[in-house]
Amino acid sequence: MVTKPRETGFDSGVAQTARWARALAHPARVTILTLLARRQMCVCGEIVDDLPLAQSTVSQHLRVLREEGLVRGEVDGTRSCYCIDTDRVRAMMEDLNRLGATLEREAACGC
Amino acid sequence: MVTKPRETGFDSGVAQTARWARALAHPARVTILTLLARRQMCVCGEIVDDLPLAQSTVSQHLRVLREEGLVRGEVDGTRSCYCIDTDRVRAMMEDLNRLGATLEREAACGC
DNA sequence: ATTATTTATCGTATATCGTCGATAAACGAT
DNA sequence: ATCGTTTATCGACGATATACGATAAATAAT
Repeated sequence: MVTKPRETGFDSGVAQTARWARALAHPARVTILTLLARRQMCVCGEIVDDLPLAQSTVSQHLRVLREEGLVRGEVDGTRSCYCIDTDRVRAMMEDLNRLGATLEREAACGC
Repeated sequence: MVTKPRETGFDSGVAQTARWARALAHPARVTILTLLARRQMCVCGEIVDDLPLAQSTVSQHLRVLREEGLVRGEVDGTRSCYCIDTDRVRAMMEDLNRLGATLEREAACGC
């Protein structure tokens, strides 16, 4: 858990990458993002019906995604409408891919 | 935290993606991977010198990476030699990119 | 043999996560 | 105005994660 990692002393880019990863580090959040991508419309409470979790728990996960900017929420009457922030998702993927490229660049040593 | 997420009820592919992300969800682990990629040799305790963390803490992070298969360790005398498992890293990146493609496929709704 | 070095593990403390139920706030409908 | 619906937040709990120091085990060096 994740005792809040001491980001002090780490490269800020690395810290950002870790934050992206953290946002994806729960199957519920990955599922939510996938759901929002699949459905054209900004689904709101339907997400709850598609997850094996309580409403309040889903709301928490949505908050995490919102705080990381991957999702935007908008109030529409009594319901909340969420959608993916494509730009942010793209930025995240670029970041993760940059890491991936770095890691794959050098072949593993012989050990 | 991370109370162990109830992977029950989630798609197994999604759960794997979340596990990958979890392995990257700490700046120390991202840094360790980057270090191992940069240096040709399998660095061992030098990692400790490059991180603002105690030796035991670094060892813990290495264990997480090892358990997720991203890193392999080998004992060489009194020291441990770590290196990246390129195949696993590649598998991880493919998985994350698959998610990214899914998320970017559909444009965000208007909200 | 003794000592120094290196590293994994154990024990522990603390913080955060994940989860739920209950509640409050906001709105629509009657 | 009242009731039902929807959702965010609060409070509480147990489970994990993160962090450190201390220790044990293995090896290297003297």
